[in-house]
Amino acid sequence: MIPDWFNRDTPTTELAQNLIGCLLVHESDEGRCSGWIVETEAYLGFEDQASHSYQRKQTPRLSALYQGLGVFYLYQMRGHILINVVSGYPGQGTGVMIRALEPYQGRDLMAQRRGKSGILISNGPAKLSQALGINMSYYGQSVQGPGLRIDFSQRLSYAKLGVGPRIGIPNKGEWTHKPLRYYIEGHPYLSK
DNA sequence: ACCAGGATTCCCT
DNA sequence: GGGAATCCTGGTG
Repeated sequence: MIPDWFNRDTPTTELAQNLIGCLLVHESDEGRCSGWIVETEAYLGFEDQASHSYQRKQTPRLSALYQGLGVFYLYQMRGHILINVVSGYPGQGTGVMIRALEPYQGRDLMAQRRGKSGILISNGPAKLSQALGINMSYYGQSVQGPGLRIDFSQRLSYAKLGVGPRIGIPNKGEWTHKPLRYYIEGHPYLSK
């Protein structure tokens, strides 16, 4: 089931907050892995200097970011994969980056893929991709797809939502400091 | 064809 | 806290 708040009119900032506590699931031939989303960042499109769609930039690599709400925009950086959920209307270029997970199902497999244990399994955007076993085949695919998907039917409850500046984007003027990062206050699996 | 530049991670001091 | 690893994309000549 898709919750009411998961629609194209929901502001990206609001979507980023609502995704906290949802479950990200990957079904593969190795088994099912999943984790609770505990940290996200909003990227606001044309005006946002840190967004890949800043100033309406369009390249083949960005196509999924312009597809509108409900698909994954995967981005490769230095051999790592970063996961985003596209928001808004087609052509808008906005999305939410998933920065950290608390492992839920398939913890052993996730630890094995990472070669690490504890918080090092998924306390970072590329770490969680590796832990889940994500590859670029999910680029532009629906978040309700059979492989990689968001499960809205269960939710991690938490006491307090934290807000702060996004990570890893220096020299972007006011956009470096805007409070567009959301997280579960005090959660052990937060990135950085 | 070449080169600079990352929405990162890891390891070292 | 700092720097190297590493690799793909896109802009430029």
